[in-house]
Formats: sequence, structure tokens, C-alpha cells
Amino acid sequence: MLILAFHNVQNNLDPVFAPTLITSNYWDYCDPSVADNVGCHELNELIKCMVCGDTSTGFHYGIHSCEGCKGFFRRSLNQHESYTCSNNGQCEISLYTRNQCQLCRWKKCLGVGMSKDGSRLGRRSKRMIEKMHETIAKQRNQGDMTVKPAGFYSNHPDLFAQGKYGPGGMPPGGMPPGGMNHPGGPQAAMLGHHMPPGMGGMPMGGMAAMYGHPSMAGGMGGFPMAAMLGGDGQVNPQVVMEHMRSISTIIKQELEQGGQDRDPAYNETSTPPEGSPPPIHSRRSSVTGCQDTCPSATMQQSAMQSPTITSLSTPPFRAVDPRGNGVDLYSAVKLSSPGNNSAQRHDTSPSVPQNKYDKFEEEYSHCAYRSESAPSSEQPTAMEVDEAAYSRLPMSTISKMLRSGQPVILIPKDVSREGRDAEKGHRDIVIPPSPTVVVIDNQKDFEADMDDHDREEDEEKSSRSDSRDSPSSSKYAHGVSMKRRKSLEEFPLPHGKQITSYSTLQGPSGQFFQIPSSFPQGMSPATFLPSHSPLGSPWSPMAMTRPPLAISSSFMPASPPHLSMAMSPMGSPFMVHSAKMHHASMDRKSNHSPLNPKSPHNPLHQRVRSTPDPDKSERSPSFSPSPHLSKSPSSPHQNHKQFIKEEPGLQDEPKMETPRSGMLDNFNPNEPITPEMKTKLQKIIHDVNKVYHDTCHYTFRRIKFLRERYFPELGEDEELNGRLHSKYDHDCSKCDPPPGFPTGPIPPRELDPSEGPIDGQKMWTFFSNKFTSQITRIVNFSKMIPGFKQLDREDQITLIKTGLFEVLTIRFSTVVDVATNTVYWWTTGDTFSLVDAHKMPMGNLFDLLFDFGQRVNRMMLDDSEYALMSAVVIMSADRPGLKNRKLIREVQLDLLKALQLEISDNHPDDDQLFARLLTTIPKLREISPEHTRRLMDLKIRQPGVSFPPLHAEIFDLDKEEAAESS
DNA sequence: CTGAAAAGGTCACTCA
DNA sequence: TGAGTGACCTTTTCAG
Repeated sequence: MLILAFHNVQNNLDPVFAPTLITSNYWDYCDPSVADNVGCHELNELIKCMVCGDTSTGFHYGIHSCEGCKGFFRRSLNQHESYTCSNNGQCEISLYTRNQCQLCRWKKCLGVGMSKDGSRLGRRSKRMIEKMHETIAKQRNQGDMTVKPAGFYSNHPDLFAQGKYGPGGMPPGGMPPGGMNHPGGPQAAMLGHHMPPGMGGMPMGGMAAMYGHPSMAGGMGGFPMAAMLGGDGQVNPQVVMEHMRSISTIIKQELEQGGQDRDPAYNETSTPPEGSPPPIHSRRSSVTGCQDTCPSATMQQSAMQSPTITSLSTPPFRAVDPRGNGVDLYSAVKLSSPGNNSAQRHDTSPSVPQNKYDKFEEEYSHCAYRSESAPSSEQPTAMEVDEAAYSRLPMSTISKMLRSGQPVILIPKDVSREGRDAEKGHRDIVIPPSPTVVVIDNQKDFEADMDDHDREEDEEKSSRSDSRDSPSSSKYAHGVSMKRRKSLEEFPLPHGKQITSYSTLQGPSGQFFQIPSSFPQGMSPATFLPSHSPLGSPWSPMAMTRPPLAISSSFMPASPPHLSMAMSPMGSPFMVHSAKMHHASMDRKSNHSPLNPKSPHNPLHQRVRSTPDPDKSERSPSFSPSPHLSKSPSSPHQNHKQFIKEEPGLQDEPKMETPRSGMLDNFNPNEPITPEMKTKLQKIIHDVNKVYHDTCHYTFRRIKFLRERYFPELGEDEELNGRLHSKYDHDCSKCDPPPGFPTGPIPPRELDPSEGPIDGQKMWTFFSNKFTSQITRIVNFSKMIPGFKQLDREDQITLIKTGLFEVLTIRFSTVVDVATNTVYWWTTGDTFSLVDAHKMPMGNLFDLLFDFGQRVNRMMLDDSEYALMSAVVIMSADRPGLKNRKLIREVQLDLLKALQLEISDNHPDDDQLFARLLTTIPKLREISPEHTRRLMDLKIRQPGVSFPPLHAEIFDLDKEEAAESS
């Protein structure tokens, strides 16, 4: 029996309640607040199979599992002894790989607690379910995060005692106090103790038991890399997996406790969990005029006190200033103030810190070394491509990936080598380097495609015997093997139809991939290659993803035929439409599919339009998108400048009546603003600004401060100074900076050029950490957007997950200087070039980011406009999977009006600015899927690659990643 | 007794 | 062609 052990409460479980509660891995897999309102069937759909990550169909053999794993376990009960593994028992078990090794799947089943003895017949008692909810809620309200599943320890203590499974058997140090004889099982004995000193011996399932414990409260930013490393120093995928599984809980918890319904009194009176930062008293908002108990202050407190998110925002800084030049506005005050005693940080007494900088020192000093515990050399990288693993995928697996929305390209063998060969001269062999399924999102094209397919079918009937089992020998021959075609046909497409017509591109070694048989006029299949194609195509990478300016994909659903690429779980201009069509096409099978519209993991609705770039030829001369850096001389990376597109000329300015989309439905830019409406909008503007200042490090005032601190050689920037006259600008030195803002001694650079050239691994590590901390801040920002709290919890999560990278992109624009193709990471003093960024296997992602930064920076927006733009992006009613679009749309309309009002006030001489700004939204919608696609690419090519857990969670990588790591 | 929920059975399908 | 898989179905068990 799988036992959920409760720290301090396990003995409270009655014998009736215990079996059900105890056997559930509910904590990791289901949000009780959601579960409270749904039936068991819906409950199951919220929960993943603990073995492979597929959608659970119920509680089978003691755990939540899918039908496949249930059946496998049933069959294996009698025949598992014959299983063997050719990989020393180290195979990953995921939705896509679960059939590749029976032994490892069996071990995984056992590891997560599957057991014949765990079977439970009959329905679950209503009382059991209620009590389970109550207990979990109670524990959470009390800050006791020790409700956790235990898994293998209790179900198979004998195996662990024998060291039969897992390299180390028991955790280092042996059996915890209580040992196997502990009344709650051996894992219960472990609860209440801090994490054992190393997880190398932690068996599968055991790690889950560690989650929620204060010692593990670091989240990704503070998540000790040591814990993620096995005894051999290698990444322990199981640990990564389990951690990532906990992220849903983290986000939901943060939403629930921090921005939603946390009682302010809680912060003042309750004792925070052990290890939490001390309470913050009398915190002022960073925004002028808000010095009370405004939501932002509460939110900040929330961020401070959350045992998880809090430390995610912890910046990596050290207590020593190796450069010795730490005299600045913030640190000077800090360093000269008395009472700087970090020992106070665990003092929960309500004493007020000596000054506001002490608070940050206190709060973060204990976190400051976390990042140091994870030297970059130990960070996982994803530079190597596991071609063998990739090519082993059977068609059923690929079909499953397609159905689940994961982008796939069929390259069964020796892909990369062919790609390299192609790069060396075989340029007629088109090998896409990233997983991509190219589909047609235009009805007309699709129908044409279907016609092609019909013709193909006729032809195929006459030549089936010839084409059945071998790909065409011609490079662009139509006709895929029936099996492969059938798999592709299972891929549900918009309009309730399916694509069945593909071209096969075949290399000399027999490898192939498939693309639609029809292309827009003038486009070749090579057009679909991502930018980092090894083919070295002369085609510009930007051409793939740039829609026509002003006639954006999101604004003009009826735009001329384009191709789209199914790829991202992120937002897409066609989400609503495609989701609707897709739902209509789903059969009962899909009830348990990730495609289920009810599923929060449904990633397939999203699609981004890929078009040639019609305005490519209309670029204006280069300019600095970063006004504060615009005085920079010529770029040291001119070779990349061709990838940076310029904002179009005024002839491309969109007319406000032109853009139409789900996002802008019901928005009338010409609607007169009544005095009442203006008052309302001004409050919205104020509130959004307030939150922005409390969550964003990169307000222009702070950029100025950091610029002078880290980059004094850059000198004054007049254009930056010109942005400091907004009515919402204020002297940041007189208010609390947001959590994690670097006010302490200047840390050493993470990308220190004196330590050698910046390589891909350094960049990967750097960005992993930075993006993770940004994610936390943006979650906090989103939570406090006016109207956000009123949304359904699942909608909140959906909005954050789909809009987060877009806000990240907006914020990224404040650190890029396109004139020099350089990023100035203001908060750490690091700088790197676009060339350096390209060392990461992220394709043209950074080209897109720089391009966006260029566009936005040219508009000379101020903080309030950045804030409102970010809020508009988050509150997008056209995201997939939303329940209450109407409410979200209403909120977004107000935000749009507020943005319009603010821009009209701030830029009275530029009546097109608002329209131009809106045209950047489709750009955002393209960048986000590109990011996700690159991550997916990495995941497929490098199954063992470790992503920051928040990354994985936010960008829907967790399911695959979690399942793959076992 | 009813209905919920899990165990177990069946069989079309995939793949080697 | 046989073994394995997993979606679907039937049977069993149990709460209410």
C-alpha cells in the first residue's frame, strides 16, 4: 500500500480514511481547491499517470495511472521476472518511451507505488474524499508542507532494504530514525527531517516524499543543485522529475496564498514555516502614493513568505565585492547603515529592520549562496543530440506525440549526420533540425490539401503495393507508407479535419520527413526549415515566422494563405478557433488525451502562423532599440545584424480599424471616454503601475541606477533619462525595491569574460537561472493585475502559463541593445552578445527577441506603458482552455483602454503609437511558440536534458520531462 | 438496490 | 506472425 505520510498528523488518520488518502499521490498531482468542486472522473483527468505522465484514468493498483500502465502492470504481475533491460536499468519512462523497456517500466511502476496490495475495489467513501481535502487544506493553511506521498518505501520496503532497485537503495546515511518499523512506514520516519545529504540513493518515488518540506522550499531558484545531482555528480532525473511535478503545486499555491486569498493578518501574526524569510512589516509600496496596505505590499509579503516562490526570486549575489566598486545609491545606504546583522534573518520577532535595505540583506543573504552551490560546470547542458534515442521512436509513439500536440518531425535515422552532411554540400537534402509538424491552418489551403490527398488516395490505390512499406525514392515524392500516414492522420487538425497529404523528403540514407504536399505559391519546402537549419539555407530565418506587418496573423484570420506550424503550448492567434474545431473532432478516446479541452495540459490548440516576411524589403536603417544605449558605436557583431529587422516605416502603420482578432473583439479604439470611464481607467493605470514597480527590476529608473552601478563606462544616456518623466516615475531609492533586486554588494559576473569565452553551457546556465527568477516575478505581477483575482483559478493558471513568456519578452526588450547586438543584464552586470546567445541551441529565438526589443524600444514607451502592455498580454481571452473568456475579455478591454489612454496622454504627438504597439502583439505570439518549440526540440534530441522546473512547468514541458526522467 | 469505481478481460492494432 | 500494447468493455466490490 502506498502511504501518504503526514508530518505530525499521520497518527490522526483513521483506519478507514487512511487507505484512500494514503494511497493517493494527490498532493503532487491535483490541486485540492480544484478537486473540491469536481467529481472523481474529472479529478482523475486532473491527475497524471504517475508512471508515464499520461492522463490518469483512475486509481489503479494503488496509484493514479493511465490505462496503458494499468494494463502493463496487470500483465507484468505474472511475467515481470522475464523482463530484461539493455540499458542497465536506466531507461527513462515517459509517455513516449514507456514501451521501450519493460523492465524499467515495471521498476517505475513499483517505484511510484504500484502494488497488487494497493488495489482498492469499489467506490471511495465520500467521507474519505472530504477528509482528504480537509486534511490537505488544513495542512496547507498551517503552513505544514509535509503532506506528501511516499511511494516505494512503504510499498516495497523489502526491495529497498535489499537494494534491489536503485543504485543506492536507501538514502545515504541509512534508514532514518524509526526505520522500517516506523508506524507510518519508513518514509514517514523521514518526514519531518530535512532532506538527506544527497539523493543519490533516493529511490524512485522517494523524492516525492521530500517535497513541500521547508528544507526543499527553494523552488528552482533556490533548489539545491546538489539535491538534483546524484552521487556521481550527474543530474538525477528522478529528482528533477519530482521537483517539476511539484511546480504545479507551487504556482497554484502562490496564486492561492499570495495573490488571491491570503489574509493580510496571516502575514503579520502567523509564524512562517521554518526557513522562511522573516516577516516584513510596514512595507511600503514602491509606487508613489501607495504606502499603505496596498495589494502590492501584500503581494510582496506573499512573495517573501512563500516557502517556494519567495526564494525563486532570489538573485544570485555574493557577500563579497570582488570588484570593490559597490558604492551606489542603494548599496551605499545599505552599507552605511547600522544593524546589518544577517543573524537576524531568522528572528521572527516583529522588530522593524534598521532600514529597508537591511530587510533585503536579511531576507536574501541566506539565499545568496544557493546559486553558488550549483556551479555552472554542474549545470546540465543540452548541446549533445541523442540521435539514437530519437530515432528509436516507433510510429505509435510519434503518433501519440502528435495527438498530444507535441511537435514532431519524422526523422527516423541518422538525422543530424545527414544534416551535417547537407551542410557540407548536400544542400539538396533537406533535413529539418527541429521537431516540427507543418500543417495548414487556412481552410482553403487545407481543402486544397485534402483534394490533393484524395487524388493521392486514388493514386495510391493503384500503386499501393509499391508504396506501402517504403518511402518514396524521390526527394519530394508523395506517398508515405500507410502506417506512417495513418499515424499522421490521427493528428487532429483545425476545422475538424485531418491532414493526410504529406510530401516525403528522403535522404540518401533512407531518412525522411514529411511536409504538406501543397505550399503557397513561391515557397519551397526549405522555407519551413527553422533558422538554425544545418543546411545553411540562404533563406532568412526571420522569414519563417514573420507575418505581414499590420495584417498580422492574429488580427487577420482571413489573411492570405500561410502555413502554420503546430508547435507550441503557448498562446496563438488561432487558439480559440483551432481549439473549437479540434474539440469537435475529438472522439471519446480523447477524453483521456492531453487534447482534452478540459485538460490543463492540452497543448494542441496552439498554432502559430508562419509566413514569409512581406515587409522584409522595407526595413529602415538600423537604429538602437534601446534608447539608453543608443549612443553605442558600431556593433561588434555586425554579422548578425541582418537578422534584426527594423520596425517598418509609417507606410506600414496599421489603421486602427484594421486589426481584428479575438483579442480585439469588442474593442473600439474610437470610443469616447466618459469622465467616469476615465476615472476607472486611471485607477487601473495606477494599480498596474504599482504592481509593475513591485515586481519588475527593469523600470527605467532602476535601469538607470543599475546602469550606473554596473556599467559606468557607458555614461549617461539622454534617451534613457528622457523616459524618467512619466508621472509614475519616482525615485526608486526611496522605496523598497522588488524582492531580489540587487542592493547588496556587487557580485562577480556570472558571465565573466576573464574566465574564458562564454560558451553555450554558461549561457544555458545563465539563462536558466535568470528566466526562472523572472518567471516568479511575472507570476506575481500577473496575480495583481486588476481583475485577475476574480478569475477562475484554472483560468488564472492558463493565463499565466500562456502569457508569461510574452511578458518575459517585453521585459527582455529593456536589456537589449540592438545597435550592438548586446544584452546588458542590468541586475547582475553581465553582458553578452547575440553571438553568445546563439551558442545556446535555441535557434533563432534570440533573433526574434532582439527583433522584438528593437520594435518596442523604438516606441520610447515608459514604465506605465510597459506595465499596461504586459497586463494586456496576460489578460488575453483568446488563450486556449479558458473557461470564462467573457470576463477576461472585459478585463482586457479595460486594460486596452487604459493603455490607449496612457499612450495618448504620454505621447500626444504620436497618434499611431498605440496601433503600432498593438502590432507587436502578434510578434509576441510568435516568439513564445518558438521558445517552446526550441525546448521541445531539445527534449526530443536530448531526452535527459534538464530544464529549470519552472520552465518545464510554465512551458508545458513538465509532463514530458517528468515522465522521461525516471 | 443503485451507482461509482477499480479489477480484469477482450481485441484491434503496432511492431519486430 | 506472434508478442505486446492500450482503449474499451464487463465484472466485481463497496458506499450510500
